[in-house]
Amino acid sequence: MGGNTSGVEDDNIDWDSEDEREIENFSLSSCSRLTVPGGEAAMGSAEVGSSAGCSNSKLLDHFVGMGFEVEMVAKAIQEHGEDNSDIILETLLTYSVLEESPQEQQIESDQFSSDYDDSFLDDFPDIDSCDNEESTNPNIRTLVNMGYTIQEASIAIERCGLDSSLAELTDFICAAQMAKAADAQLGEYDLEEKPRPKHLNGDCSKHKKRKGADYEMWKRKKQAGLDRRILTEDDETIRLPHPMVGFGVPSETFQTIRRTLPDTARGPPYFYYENVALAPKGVWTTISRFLYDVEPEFVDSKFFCAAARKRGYVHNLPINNRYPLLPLPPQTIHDALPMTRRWWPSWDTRTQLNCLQTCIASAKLTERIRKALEESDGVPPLHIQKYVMDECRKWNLVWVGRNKVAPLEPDEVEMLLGFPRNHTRGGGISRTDRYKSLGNSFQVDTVAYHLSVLKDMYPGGINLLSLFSGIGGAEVALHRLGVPLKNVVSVEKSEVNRNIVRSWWEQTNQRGNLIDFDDVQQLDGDRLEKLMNSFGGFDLVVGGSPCNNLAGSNRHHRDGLEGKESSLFYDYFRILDLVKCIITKYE
DNA sequence: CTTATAATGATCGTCTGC
DNA sequence: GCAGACGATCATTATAAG
Repeated sequence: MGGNTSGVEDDNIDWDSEDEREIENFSLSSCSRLTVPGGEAAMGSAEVGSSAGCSNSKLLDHFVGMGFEVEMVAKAIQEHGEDNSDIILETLLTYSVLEESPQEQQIESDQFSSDYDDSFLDDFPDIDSCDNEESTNPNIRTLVNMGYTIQEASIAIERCGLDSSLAELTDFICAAQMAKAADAQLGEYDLEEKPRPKHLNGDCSKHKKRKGADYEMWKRKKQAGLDRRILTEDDETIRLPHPMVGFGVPSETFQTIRRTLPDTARGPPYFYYENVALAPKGVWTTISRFLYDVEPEFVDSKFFCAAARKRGYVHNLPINNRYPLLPLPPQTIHDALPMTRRWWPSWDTRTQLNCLQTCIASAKLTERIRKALEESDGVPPLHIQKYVMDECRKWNLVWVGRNKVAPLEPDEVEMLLGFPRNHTRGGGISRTDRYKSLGNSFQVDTVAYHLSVLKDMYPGGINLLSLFSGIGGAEVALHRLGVPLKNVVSVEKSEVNRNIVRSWWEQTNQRGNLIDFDDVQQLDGDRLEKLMNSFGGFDLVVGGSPCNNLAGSNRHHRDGLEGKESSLFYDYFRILDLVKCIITKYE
């Protein structure tokens, strides 16, 4: 199945190559792009075949895409040769500063060049110095090759001790980065007032300028040419697309979108992160910034099934030639729940359900609704209709009899979310917990659509690291796609959920190994390294971290990404980054 | 029968985007 | 101005365990 996208169609894709260039440029600013002394930045070899072409023109495009004049770029390339892009960039920056009027220069040095300054130039001299001063400690070079700055590496070694393991060092740096990002969230320029970890105090002005510099650049680049941009002009809030179809849904196969990932984001390993789309302001900005500046894909599962589910996905998977699971699930309430058709009143115009949540309406409520409806013969008065409809929408009630509405059964929720029937049934789980586990889960068809590109890439199967596995939405999706699961490391706090996944694993006669843990915070570098050594690393890292501090339904602790549970996102990042580091180390 | 644990029901604002 | 959101708390009631 899968889109009719042949190679031929691929050719007519891209009139706005702006897109690609912009994001591509952006990737340059990422620290992990630091080239190894040998030369080329590590490129994901498995990444979608991006436009092959003369490297020279590519380089030219690359810098032009950044916003430099063509002539200027050509001149710089001529002067320094195409091999040294760092020097070319430096030259271009010098040119552009020289060209500006003093006034503009002032402004620009804050908003523009300083970003480049910090993200590009500051780091590179340090790398050089690495050779001279620090080469006594092999870890420092490894860290730098992993993409950390020399400052981060040397501070980490200083703090953790010369004989500390690589895992300890990367953990330390991750923690420092988190602290930094937390500060960044508090405001761009209030650093002087906020205490910050001592090790980041080295050069305040530098950090000040540097904060979010990469992201700023991305935003600017996107503003310049991206029609589909998701950042607004005046703030850093990510805007949700309308309709919420992400980079495409099965019903919309006519358009092919291309994207180029930042170098640091490229797989392997592939990663796939999920959370609620309608999070408080700034949350997705932060998530995206941590996850290697990959633009989130916002998708409403109403394009995949009969219920809405607005979610953001940050992933580095190819986005062309996706295909949906077959058979396509029913798209309307009537098709999904045919028994309701008979009782559905004409004045209930819903064709799809709202988001399936973790709680259901009480029996008392449906009883009140029944009574309200029985007061009138035939079509109820408008105010009753409105009352009933409001409650039906709020609680996702469906018609199961004359004047009788009811919440969905757990079996029905399972079906709507794309799980096999009885997936969460039995094994000692209560009805309430089924709703809870299901409400917190992926919509399988949606996720499978995104993961479908892996099928051809890994005919022999994959090793999966599944964080916050829940009831195994990712595992089910991959299985239904026919992607063999070789080794699955699943981390899930809830025991009933782990039992559900284990039980599914056995019932589906999986031939691989399922290893489960209960706490992401205990999954450290050492454990990961041992696991990865035993079967050769992970191909995919999936996770949807807790949303309860982000979700609108939460009246009590909607504390944002720093909330008690939702801050576990940082563990997703930490672990993903460790996996990337360990893979790099053994390559 | 007593106690522990689980399920149920009612109530609780806010922010975002249109 | 309105609809909508992978929710939490607390009191009450039901069921299980001892």
